[in-house]
Amino acid sequence: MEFSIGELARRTRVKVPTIRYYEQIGLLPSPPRTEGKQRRYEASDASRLNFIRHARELGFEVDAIRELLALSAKPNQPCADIDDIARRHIGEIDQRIAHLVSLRAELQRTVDECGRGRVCECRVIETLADSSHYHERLAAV
Amino acid sequence: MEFSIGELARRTRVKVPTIRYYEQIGLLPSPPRTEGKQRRYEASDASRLNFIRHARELGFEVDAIRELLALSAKPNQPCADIDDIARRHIGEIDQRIAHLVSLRAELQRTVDECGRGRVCECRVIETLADSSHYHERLAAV
DNA sequence: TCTTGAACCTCTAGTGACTATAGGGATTAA
DNA sequence: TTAATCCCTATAGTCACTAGAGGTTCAAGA
Repeated sequence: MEFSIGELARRTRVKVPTIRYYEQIGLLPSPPRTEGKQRRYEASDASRLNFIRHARELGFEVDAIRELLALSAKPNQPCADIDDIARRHIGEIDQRIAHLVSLRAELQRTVDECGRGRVCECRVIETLADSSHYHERLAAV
Repeated sequence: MEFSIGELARRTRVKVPTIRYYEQIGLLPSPPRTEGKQRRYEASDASRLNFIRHARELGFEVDAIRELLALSAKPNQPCADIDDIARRHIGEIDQRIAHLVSLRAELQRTVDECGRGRVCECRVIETLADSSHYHERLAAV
């Protein structure tokens, strides 16, 4: 019935140190221990951790996951809050995509214009050195 | 002619602590100081920092910028190396975009299916709880 | 029952690229 | 001269882990 941290790691594809880290930051509850102080988990822990893993894979930050977990624990509440978190997240992803697309275009243009000559005429260097170019900070990209 | 770190920050839109950090990691040279130990910069420092800022905005990592700076200091070398760095970087950007686009699609599908009912039947929560979903780790997104 | 070796434990420190804070000293304009 | 603003160093914090040291426990085979 109960299983070790290594078995939990195998079942969820989350690394052992990461599981301990999640416990430390309160994303996973502290499980019971054996007499030798080793953690023992049960099926519900694997479900919760799968939820966390999947949310991380979708790019949710730990704080957002905390919110989602808290909300999912109240099954009779309206789910509008959950929807909002997800929508907000989609908005963030859209911004990152837009930023990356424009960066890519500029790099491509730059590489295209570089005739594989010498550095003194290389467009990559020129483009980078030109302070008139402006992009938002890379914060979340 | 010479100016303070605050003035350099204004000219380059790079924050003061970031400038000091760049000096610490060797991306910017240590400038001369006043008798009171305050840093004094000149125009060429602003150019170099603009180069760095722009490269960061384009998503280059600090190590790649170090390479670019080293290459640009040898103006008679062929620029094939620089071109390679930029091309490698475009490949990485393409991967990030592709990943984000697929994440977005899954989130959007999920949100669309959520009828704004109750948490117990929310598709967002169900999707996250479903361990059968698989994505690559988010490492570089 | 004993032994072996894999798996487990805690604790600390490191990653990248900054950002924030504390507790001071320097410079500049009125 | 005084006040406001800027600057200094040093340390610690951010995020979400990852790595390592040094020691303990567990499960399986002999």
